[in-house]
Amino acid sequence: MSLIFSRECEYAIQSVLYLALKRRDERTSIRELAGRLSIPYHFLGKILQRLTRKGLLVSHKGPLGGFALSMPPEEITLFHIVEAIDGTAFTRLCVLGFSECTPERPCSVHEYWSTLRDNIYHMLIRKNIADMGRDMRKPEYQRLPAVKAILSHPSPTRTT
Amino acid sequence: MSLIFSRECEYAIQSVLYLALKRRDERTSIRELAGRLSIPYHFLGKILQRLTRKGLLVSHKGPLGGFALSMPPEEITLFHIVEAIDGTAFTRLCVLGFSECTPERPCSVHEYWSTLRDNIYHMLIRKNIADMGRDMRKPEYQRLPAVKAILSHPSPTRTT
DNA sequence: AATAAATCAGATAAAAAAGTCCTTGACATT
DNA sequence: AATGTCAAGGACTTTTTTATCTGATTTATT
Repeated sequence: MSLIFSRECEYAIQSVLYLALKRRDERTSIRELAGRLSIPYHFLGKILQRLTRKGLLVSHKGPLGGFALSMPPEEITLFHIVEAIDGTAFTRLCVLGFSECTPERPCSVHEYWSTLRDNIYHMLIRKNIADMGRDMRKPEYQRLPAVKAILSHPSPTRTT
Repeated sequence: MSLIFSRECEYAIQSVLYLALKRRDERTSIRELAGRLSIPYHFLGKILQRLTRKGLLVSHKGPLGGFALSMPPEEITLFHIVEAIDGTAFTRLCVLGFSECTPERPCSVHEYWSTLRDNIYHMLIRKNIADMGRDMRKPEYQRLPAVKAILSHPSPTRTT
């Protein structure tokens, strides 16, 4: 079916968002993230690893280890995450798959979509993780299971 | 990487567009379409089959057989094609994959995207194939290989 | 030093998407 | 009636994405 982000990327965004709602110095384990956000444990491990290698997260081994944001959440945009996981091909590729379609020589169909594509792009670079986290604290969202999971972060649940 | 449409759907749109630039009563073979649009022959066969079953195309067997639009291109929208191939899940699913996210209980991130989603949806139902075909006839697009392929439709080339 | 909790790394498996092959039946043309 | 060209349809293969498993390494705690 498709739809803008890969599953991997969705998981990445959800995870970074989760980390953004914690104190910067607090470390969060894969176990906790996977449990809270219902993401497969080992799959998530790889994703966090990638985000770490890309410099978005820092990781610490050993007991009391885990992951944390490598920078203030205000500085992390959705685009950073998407870029790290899915890449930026979507800013270039023709939505209809005409391989010959380039920005210099767009096909007509491409044009219909360029505005939308720009909207998407700007939304990605405009929205930082801190803003998004703030919005998720609004009372009308707190009853949402996944958000509650992010907002309350007590003892981790087991997965695998 | 993802990005809105499946490959299958892209091929479907390209094909319908191609058919829309021909006379209604003209039949086009899989061979011609596959050759012109560089789509794998057998894969395209299946796609055209699906479009036929969904009522967007009519098919005719035997020599002189082939496919044609089942209705005037003015009546076919991008949405019809997307609906037939990829389905309409994208109008409902949360972009970030929060499974608990529904129109009644959107997550905050979902909200950022609802406008875009609407834009996409409206563009899909607004744009009919006849319009798109007309645009592709504009001189500035005619030098584009794929468009040339669609605009000139002489003797078919062989594939597989 | 031993233990346990965590990430790291690589191999494998399962599922989904994309693509291929092959046989059948329709049907114009000869 | 025979032939060749076409779509229909099902089974299969390949590739990509998603997910799992297993073992190693790091490190805080006892």
